[in-house]
Amino acid sequence: MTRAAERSEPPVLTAADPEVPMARLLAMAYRHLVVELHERLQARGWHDVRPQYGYVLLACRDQPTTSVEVAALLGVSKQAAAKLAEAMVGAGLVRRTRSDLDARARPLTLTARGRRLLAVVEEVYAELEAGWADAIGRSRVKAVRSGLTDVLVSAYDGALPPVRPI
Amino acid sequence: MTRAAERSEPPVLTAADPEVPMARLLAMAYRHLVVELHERLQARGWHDVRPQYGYVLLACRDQPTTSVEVAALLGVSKQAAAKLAEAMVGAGLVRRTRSDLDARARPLTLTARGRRLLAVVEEVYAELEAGWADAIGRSRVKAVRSGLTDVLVSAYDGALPPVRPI
DNA sequence: TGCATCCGGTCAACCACGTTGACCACCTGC
DNA sequence: GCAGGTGGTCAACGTGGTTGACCGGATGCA
Repeated sequence: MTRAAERSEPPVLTAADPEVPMARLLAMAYRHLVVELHERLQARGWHDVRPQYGYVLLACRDQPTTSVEVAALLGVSKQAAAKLAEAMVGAGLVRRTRSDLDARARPLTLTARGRRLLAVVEEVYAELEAGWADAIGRSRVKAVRSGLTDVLVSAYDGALPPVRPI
Repeated sequence: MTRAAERSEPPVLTAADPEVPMARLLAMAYRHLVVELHERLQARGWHDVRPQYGYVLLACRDQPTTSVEVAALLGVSKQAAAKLAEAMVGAGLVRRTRSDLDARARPLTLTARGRRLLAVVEEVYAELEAGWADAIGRSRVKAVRSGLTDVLVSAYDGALPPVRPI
């Protein structure tokens, strides 16, 4: 037993305690999801997957995506986005292509390996959200989702803000 | 108009769209709150306030808190926590004291300036949560809070997990 | 009581990941 | 056709974290 525990009871989370700031709940829940996701990816043999890969894979799924677009998505400088892209190219997840609309651009597209990882991520993701539904019920998960969505819609007028936490 | 916009419609967030991963919603909402909080602190003359200060101030409010406890709270090494504590001491927000229970420990307590900052943070925080209530209604904010809380309670058995995002 | 062990704190070296600034090549609109 | 804007790259650097080694006080047990 630690001194801290001797001095006071360990902090306990009780339902809807207004003392816990919303930001802390969001941070804890986010970290929980991301850590769990990457542990399960590792368990399935996907090592060296960085937290932000998922967002990039998702963006590349629908259309080729440039470094500048990745930068806007994550909320980082274009140089940082280029380094991330470089790492993902090195990991064989995406490939730099050429755009027929703009000779400067080197849009990223998924490789077969990238598509496989994306599929695994989506599978694990579905597991995690199913876990949430087991814990609090499908309707309350939906309430969390819709509440957060509408707050963001109202704050950013429908556009998606950058995704990278502080 | 950018090339990206020419290639496809800009992404738009629609209520409870299951395509947007929960982790992304959490990340965006967290970032939104933290950025907004620090902009408002800056507007009130509090510069150089780092995002994690708030959690440390909150921990120190109730009882003196050691670096090791800060490390556990944030989910970082004790050395990193010590550097953070050092910065907060330098900013005049906390003071290193001595424990009468353990001569090794240098627990942190709030200074008058730290208490003032904490009060401002709580005030701004209340504003932000009021903004959420304006956007989606008090009951839906409560639903988000209680949903996240219960997910975390179920995942960590009531103990608060580390707060620092990835 | 004495000793092995544990634990809070600190120092130092290092590194991951981001930043800013300068620059080139290409696109766009007047 | 040219000015300004934009995608991409190179290089230098800074912040904030890490690991590893260590000291000295606390703790538990023979």
